[in-house]
Amino acid sequence: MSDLLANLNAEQLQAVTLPPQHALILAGAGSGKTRVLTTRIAWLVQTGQVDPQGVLAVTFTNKAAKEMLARLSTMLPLASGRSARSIWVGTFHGLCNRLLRAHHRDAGLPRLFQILDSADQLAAIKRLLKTLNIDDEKFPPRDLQHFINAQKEAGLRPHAVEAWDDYTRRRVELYTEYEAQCQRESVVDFAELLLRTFELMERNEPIRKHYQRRFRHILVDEFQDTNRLQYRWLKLLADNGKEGGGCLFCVGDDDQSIYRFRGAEVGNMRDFEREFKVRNVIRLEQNYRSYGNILDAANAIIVNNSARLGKNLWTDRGGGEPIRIYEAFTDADEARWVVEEIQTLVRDGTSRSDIALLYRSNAQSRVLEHQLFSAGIPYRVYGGLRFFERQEVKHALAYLRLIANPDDDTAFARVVNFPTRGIGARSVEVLQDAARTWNASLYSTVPHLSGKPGMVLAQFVRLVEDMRRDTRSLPLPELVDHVLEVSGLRSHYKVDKEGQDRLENLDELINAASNFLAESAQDAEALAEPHALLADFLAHASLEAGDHQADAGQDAVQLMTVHAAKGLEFDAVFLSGLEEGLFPHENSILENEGLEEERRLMYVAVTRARERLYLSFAQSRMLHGQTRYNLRSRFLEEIPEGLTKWLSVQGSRTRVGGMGVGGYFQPAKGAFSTKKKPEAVVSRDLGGFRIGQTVRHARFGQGVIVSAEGGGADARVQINFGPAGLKWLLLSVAKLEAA
DNA sequence: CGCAACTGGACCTCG
DNA sequence: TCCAGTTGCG
Repeated sequence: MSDLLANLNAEQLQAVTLPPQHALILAGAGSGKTRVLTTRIAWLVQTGQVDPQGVLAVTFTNKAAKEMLARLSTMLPLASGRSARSIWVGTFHGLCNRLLRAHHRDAGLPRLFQILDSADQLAAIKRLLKTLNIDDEKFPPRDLQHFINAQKEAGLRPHAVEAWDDYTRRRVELYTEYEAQCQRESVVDFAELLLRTFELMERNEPIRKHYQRRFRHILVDEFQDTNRLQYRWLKLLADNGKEGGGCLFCVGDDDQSIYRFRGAEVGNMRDFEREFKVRNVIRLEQNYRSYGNILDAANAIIVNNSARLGKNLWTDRGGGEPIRIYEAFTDADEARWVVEEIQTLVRDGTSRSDIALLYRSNAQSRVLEHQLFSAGIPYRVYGGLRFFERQEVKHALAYLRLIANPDDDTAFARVVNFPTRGIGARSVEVLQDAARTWNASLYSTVPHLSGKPGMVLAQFVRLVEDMRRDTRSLPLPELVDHVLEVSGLRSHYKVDKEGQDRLENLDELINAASNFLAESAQDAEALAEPHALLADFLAHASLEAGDHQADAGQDAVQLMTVHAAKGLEFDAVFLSGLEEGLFPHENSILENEGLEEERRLMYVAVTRARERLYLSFAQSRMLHGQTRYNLRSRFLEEIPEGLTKWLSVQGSRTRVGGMGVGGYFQPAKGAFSTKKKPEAVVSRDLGGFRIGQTVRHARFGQGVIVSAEGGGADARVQINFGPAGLKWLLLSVAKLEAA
């Protein structure tokens, strides 16, 4: 045990060994948060303060849960396998799934209920609007989806939503209809998993008491990312902090709260402190990850946010390398520079997997990928389409879902005519109308149909029935294999000329099933019901969506969004696209809340770097198929000058004034190709100004000329003033000066 | 009904 | 730029 506590610093030690009381650990980036969390659990168990079954650990990502479990197994030796495994570790969604499966009857669900991921949910909503004959222009499915999820995350069922206007009232009605549809189809969306579990515990006293008594210690990772409902869920489990209830040990960093857009409430940290009368608030501020310059930059950025709980990271590692900043002409130039720097790093001994390329949004990866590819540098992209989200995999899963639960209309509609089997839109429409009148699922309505639709649809139903019958006694991987064959998916993709990858993915699905079979405990219950394991597998597919698919194994440069990088660290980090409108994102600039979240995101990005940090931006960039001219990000201005080193031709210029794009620059050591003229520089007679030029306006401040029209006295230019917006100005009126 | 060609809006982040 | 949804033809 002395081993366990060795090498902890004073604050970490204090946090790990706190008495059984509620505690809030404010853990800065790189301060050993995960270590504290796992050591705390191991210490509690090893000192006999709690049985392994009495511990509940909640994380946000499957990755974090897995890592925690792995660490625990090594920390709890001997009976370890057993004791570490009897600790409940999982994500909110995963744990809720587990609870709902165990108590499905009390929760009003069939045992084999299915889980909708957000794409499925959207499809379900579109289908709902169609059957109700609702104009989806007036009620955009996406908006409705957000509305419904927001209500659920606030813990509100339709009757509890306050609607003051007709529009909202109508949306609430649709929320009601959506719920009815889900219930009819035995499907549950992500938010529903949480809400259902919460309501189950709130209403069912025996179940609530059982878990309240059981979980003596509830530990929460990334607490700043909890939403309202998740907080209430935790509160319920910990019996509202009453005497005799379990202890809540929450670890979080308000400065790293970057999920407001999906309902996270940083305010939960303050509420927790107040409502649970938390006396143990411990700050972990010593950073073991980054050099001083990087930390100073991070601190200087985040200090611009208001309403922080307050924290200042420090290190004893020394300043290290300056932060390098590069200004490129175009996004392609930017990418070329990144690749060159990577080549230098690799030559000097940094391994590729210790290098990360971060960006604000996935769309930015393409340019980078292109340059990496041409340079022959192995890379791995995280994000974008994940394995279980791929079209062909979803199709296969839809067949599997119909086997487990024929009432799943989303799955039914997805594959009823895929591969095509002569069931057209007309037949499906007839079926949907009939299902509506019978108030039954599509599948169960089929026998009631007559005529041609009845015939072809009955054939499809027979296909699914056969699949169910023939797979009843098959092990999971064989089951999947069988379905791929009989459904015709395999032969469909065999013919398809671009189907090779898709075929491989389908085979990969069989592998995934094998792995799942191997990992899942062989409990008798699962084997008793033939398709129970299948349902578990499908839940796994929805909840985990698979690691972001990438070539495994190879030593490759890592590409991902800043969001995806949270919790990770790298020797060298490149953060590209530091431009107003991109980062901070244009949709977030308008309100302060949004901007502060962007700043936290920036903070997260910067603190990923251990040794070297490279920041870059481009004067022009292709976005949505057109060239855009952006100002450099305000976050760059927030980094103290002494920490940075400006590269590129503009390196010698004064920092704030900028010098605009005046003609062509000689590329520095062949840093850019001159083959293509940067569009920004195409000259035009605009009274001395050029498109792409940075100018200053008395009222709106600094901006970039984006486009122009007219000429002579009528010449107008469109200028992006960043925070002040996009404006058309008459050259003869506006007093512009070159900035 | 199936397929190909076309058009318009969207991509910000995610479990 | 890309994708989804629509249109129009065989």
